[in-house]
Amino acid sequence: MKDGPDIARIASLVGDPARANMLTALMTGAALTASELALEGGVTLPTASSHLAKLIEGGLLTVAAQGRHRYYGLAGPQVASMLEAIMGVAAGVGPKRARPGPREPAMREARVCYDHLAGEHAVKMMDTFLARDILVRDGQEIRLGPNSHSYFTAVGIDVEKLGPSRRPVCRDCLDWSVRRSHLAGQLGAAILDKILTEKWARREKDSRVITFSPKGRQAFERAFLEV
Amino acid sequence: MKDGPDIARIASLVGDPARANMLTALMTGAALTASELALEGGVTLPTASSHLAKLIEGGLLTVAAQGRHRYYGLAGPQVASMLEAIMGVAAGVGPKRARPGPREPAMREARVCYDHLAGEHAVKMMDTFLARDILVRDGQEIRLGPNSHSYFTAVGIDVEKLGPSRRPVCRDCLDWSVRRSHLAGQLGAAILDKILTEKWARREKDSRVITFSPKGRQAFERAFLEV
DNA sequence: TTCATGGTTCGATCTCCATCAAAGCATTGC
DNA sequence: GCAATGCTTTGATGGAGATCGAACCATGAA
Repeated sequence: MKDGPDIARIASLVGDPARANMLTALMTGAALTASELALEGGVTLPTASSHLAKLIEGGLLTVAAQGRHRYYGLAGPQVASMLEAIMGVAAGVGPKRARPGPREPAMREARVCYDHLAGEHAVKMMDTFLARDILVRDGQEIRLGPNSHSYFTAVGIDVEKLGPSRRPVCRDCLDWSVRRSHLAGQLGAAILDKILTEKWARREKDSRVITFSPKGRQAFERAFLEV
Repeated sequence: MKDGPDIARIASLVGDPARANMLTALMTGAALTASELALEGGVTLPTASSHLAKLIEGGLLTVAAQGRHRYYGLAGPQVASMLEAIMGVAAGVGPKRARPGPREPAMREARVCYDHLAGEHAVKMMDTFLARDILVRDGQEIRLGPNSHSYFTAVGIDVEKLGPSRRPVCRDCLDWSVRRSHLAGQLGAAILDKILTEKWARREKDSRVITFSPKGRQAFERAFLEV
């Protein structure tokens, strides 16, 4: 016994519900403040602070102080990969789908992932963007592609306006339900924003579920999937 | 909050030292009895029994009764992948290599990962396959590449024979020691099988370590690294 | 049948840690 | 300077669960 690395130490960090929820929230790649994470974890600020300290001590999180805010983010892609692997097992062999959750199918179709769209629609959209050179993969990163400017102005999103900010314009985010990448970052947020302001879809109360109206779905598909 | 799969449930199962040690022991791919696992976990039989019941309930383990023995094994390759991913994080950010462990260097070089080869050799092999278009990366997935058929028949592995099964032929698995991908899936298992049946290497008893003989190493390199 | 072995269940104990209220720092803005 | 905001620390409380001895059940052997 006691051979490889100390996996119990890491796993037990993820094994607390509050911490797990915080980590899940950070899977977007965006860094969040302690207050936001407290909300995600469903605990008070002091409790969240204690959890965050442990996660940093354990090497799962990094923190960047900025004025009186402190932004917490995943320590790296490896941590995200691990979380994705755990989600895979949890979703697959999990509690026998004891309660599939009333909103489970709707969640798989479309949901909010912090501030951008996730689920089947989001993954399809990402595929389209990559196929049309609107976005291009550059190693680990996603960048605006040659066709991005003309396309996004046509759709009515001003890409120039997004910066400047430390938050990347594009970023990919691993979708737990579809198990492939979807678009996060400022651009992902802008697209979700457009979907909501155009009233193509609305957010279900107290949930991450996004519900499209019939007309809204058509408009969405025309704008983002058929290009 | 409380959106995706219940990762806290799974992670907390792995998060107990006794259970973590048991799971690590099962990474050899062999099924073990409750008594053996109690020893691995460093706990008494009743305690181990309780842990094992939880791991089964959680879907991480399966059990096969055989006479008055009960053999416990990992529930599947997905569980093994998850454990490797956790090991990756633990090895990277871990507690400063408390005790590197006597077999640590050998483990890094070559070891069993459930049913396929892991460690430096395995990562190099994966690199070779990708460089030679024997395998190709397709987004998140790994597929057989244009040169796969001719190559594997030359080496003496019948790729056609692997299917049909729900288990993917190729799959990548994050190597905790090298921190890069190696090959899992049916093909990965077939390759390990060949290495062992050809007696290029043998498994150390009660360990994940794989030891190559001098001749075996040459044969392995000729077959899988030099192509 | 009777004994031995492998495993589980029960019950009691005890330690660890998640939790929150209140107080303490630190940074920004006025 | 002073107040307000964001976050951490302290301290006290409570509960979950890991642990083991002893009793119990099942299978196989004599």
